[in-house]
Amino acid sequence: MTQAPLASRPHDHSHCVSHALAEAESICTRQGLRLTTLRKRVLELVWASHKPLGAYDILGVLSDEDGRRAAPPTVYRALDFLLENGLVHRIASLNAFVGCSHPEHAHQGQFLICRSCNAAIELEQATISNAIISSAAGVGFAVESQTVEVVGLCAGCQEPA
Amino acid sequence: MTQAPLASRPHDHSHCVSHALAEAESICTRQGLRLTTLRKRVLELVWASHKPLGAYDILGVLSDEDGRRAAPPTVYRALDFLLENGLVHRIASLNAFVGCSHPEHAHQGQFLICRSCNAAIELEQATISNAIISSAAGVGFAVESQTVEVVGLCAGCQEPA
DNA sequence: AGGAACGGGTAATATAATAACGTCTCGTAC
DNA sequence: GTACGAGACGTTATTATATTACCCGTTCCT
Repeated sequence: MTQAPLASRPHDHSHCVSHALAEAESICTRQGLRLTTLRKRVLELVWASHKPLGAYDILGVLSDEDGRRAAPPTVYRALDFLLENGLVHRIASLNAFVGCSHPEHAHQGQFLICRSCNAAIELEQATISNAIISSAAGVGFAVESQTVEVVGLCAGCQEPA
Repeated sequence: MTQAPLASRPHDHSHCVSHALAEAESICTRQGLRLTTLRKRVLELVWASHKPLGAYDILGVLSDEDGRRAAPPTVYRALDFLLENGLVHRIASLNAFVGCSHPEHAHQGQFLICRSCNAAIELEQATISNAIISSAAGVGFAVESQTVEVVGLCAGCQEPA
């Protein structure tokens, strides 16, 4: 078996965060996009762990750290920007958001979500998407976007208690 | 190409409904489950088309036909029953529910959702779920449940306007 | 008949997302 | 340097989706 992904192993997570932020800066600069303070902060919060984070969780943190009460549109607009530019993914089955591991190229992730530690592991397996595309083609359906969200136990959480 | 599925072609839909209801009756009888009037009515509404239906849409219809105002728990309880017993599926990306085409055996569907006509076509392709299971196994992840929801254009809706 | 389990009504609340509108800021043309 | 226009963000309100808690009546089992 290949090694378990970072998200399901202990690791120096500050590297993930700083790497993600640096990548985001570089992508935005290259594309003439404005990674404002707010957007950067939201991205940072989403990356605070590998667990998908709800919009209202983000809202809560922002409200706490400003004295003033952040409102939903503030967060949703930042998330929309990050989604549009491939910096985060939305997990439909959880109504939550997670940092994109490979923002440098456009893609839709496939997600393995651990029901024990809640970490979301992002995959990008052609075998999966090809199986979907060809099954769909078999009934004359033209695929435009795929949502693949899998729940189970990650490598770390399967260990005997 | 094999023939496009029923859901994306014109057909006598009353057959779908009556077949689904008959199947449901038979399954519930066999398993000692109570397919009450309410549950049956909700199932019928979900099957009213091949388009996934929101809980509050169902609620609206129930409210109209009773004079009195149905409340959310009424609908959600019926839906929970139908979900638990495999008679409907929930489409997470739409917050909506659709009748299960193959309730006779336990399974999780894979769905092709047409963005033009909104029909949801249920697949049950081993190639897809095996691709998921083996990709997951490759990173040590043990799959328990899968959500596969694909958006695109069904055969009928691809025809030249 | 007694009582547990289940189905369902009702009110309130929680959670997620969007609409509509105003103001400020930044980059650019002039 | 100033005026303009687009984009970013604040603010209030509203809509959409889902759950909690509590109660009552029926069914079914003994």
